[in-house]
Amino acid sequence: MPKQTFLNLPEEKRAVIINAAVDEFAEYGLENASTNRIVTNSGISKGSFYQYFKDKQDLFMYLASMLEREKMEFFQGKNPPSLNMDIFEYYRWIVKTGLEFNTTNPRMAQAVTRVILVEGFNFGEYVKEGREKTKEFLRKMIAQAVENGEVDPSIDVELAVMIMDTWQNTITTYFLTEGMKQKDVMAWVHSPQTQEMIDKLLYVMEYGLRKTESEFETSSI
Amino acid sequence: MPKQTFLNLPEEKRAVIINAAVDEFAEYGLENASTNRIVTNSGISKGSFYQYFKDKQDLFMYLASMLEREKMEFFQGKNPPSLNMDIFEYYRWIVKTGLEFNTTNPRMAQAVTRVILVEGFNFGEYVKEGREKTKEFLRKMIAQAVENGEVDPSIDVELAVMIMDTWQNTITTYFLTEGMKQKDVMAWVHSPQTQEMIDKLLYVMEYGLRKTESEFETSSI
DNA sequence: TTATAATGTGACCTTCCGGTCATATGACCT
DNA sequence: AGGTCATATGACCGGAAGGTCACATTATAA
Repeated sequence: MPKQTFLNLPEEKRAVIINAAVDEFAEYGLENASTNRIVTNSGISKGSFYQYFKDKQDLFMYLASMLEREKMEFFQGKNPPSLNMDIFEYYRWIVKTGLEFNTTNPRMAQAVTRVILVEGFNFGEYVKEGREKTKEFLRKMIAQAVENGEVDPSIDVELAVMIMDTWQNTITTYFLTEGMKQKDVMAWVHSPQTQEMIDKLLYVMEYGLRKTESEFETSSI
Repeated sequence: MPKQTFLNLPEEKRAVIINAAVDEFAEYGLENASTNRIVTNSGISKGSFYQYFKDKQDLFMYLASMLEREKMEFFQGKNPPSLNMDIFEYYRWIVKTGLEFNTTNPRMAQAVTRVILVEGFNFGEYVKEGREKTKEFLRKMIAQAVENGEVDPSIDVELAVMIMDTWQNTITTYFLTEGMKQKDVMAWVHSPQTQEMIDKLLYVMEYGLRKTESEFETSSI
């Protein structure tokens, strides 16, 4: 986390630094990001940078925590959508709301997501914890769904977690790379075509998961 | 592609270089791979390296082409499994045979796959062509399946391609990372538990894709 | 005004990178 | 033997990286 010196800075100056960092991480990831370029592009000196942050990973962690906090606030502002949703409606709502959040600050979401999902294996406990938290959340959600009879009890919970996690990541990265090419990301994400595509993807997943394993054994076309 | 000087080398020496390169790429990817480390670990001098290859990308392309050739030979040696398979049986066979091939040289498969799937966006036409070829193959396979009545005609072909492609990549990377932790990769991949897991994953996909879109609209639990 | 503390600065350090090249080595031919 | 030519070598180059530090500047307090 950044040192006090950074937090004492006027907001405007902080924003300039953050923007430069976001651009750098979005373009080069964490490992290949250059502190030299960040200081040049934000108009501060090298020495100042190291008075604000321990190193570039420290800066990245700060970005990630900012995004996480904003995301939580965003989700809290959207709650609750409906009380009697089944697991798949709920999951679809999470995925879509997550996408919507990403459009509010796509560059930053792109930077953080890129590092976590693509370079993720290398960077310590923070990332692992976050991914494990997501999976734990899915696990509980699925267990609840089994209890409610929305999903066949014979389903392999870990498998369902893997599937949901994979699609969440696939959709997120797809929209972050594809969305950046659009003139108006927000409009593009909210367009009927885009929404329909997400629906279709998740429907395919949903129908696969609803099916019982016993049906797998006996069915044939 | 490597220069003649490399091809003139005794096989043993070539193997040492290839092994060092595979280790390097598997560990660091292409962008962060170090030619210095490669030459040190293979016991040749820097100058020799540049007499064998144009640069490290040249070396990587050689590895990739080796793997591609071996893979094609492997698949040809396994054909044909059955004549009257439907699309999903066929796809499952492809995925499983691909995994089996990867266990024959996991380190190399890991190195190449890592670069192509993870760093892939940056590296030129070769990678893009390969991925496009895979998708084109899936596209034709799905079109054929629609014609045969194995998949609902109202399905979105591009969507089905994306789904199949995603799962192929997910399964491949999962098994390359998870498999490397095992004592005996081959045994692990062939174990009933592992095979069952792949089956379940692909069954979920299969049942999602079989379902017609019209059924999506009307059904509810 | 002067003393003290906090912040800003960029030249400089080491390390590693990809890549070059003059030179050394040795196999093969006449 | 001498001569030729492919191959092998590692010191060396320019550049960029992350990181440090003595010093300059500015803000605060007395």
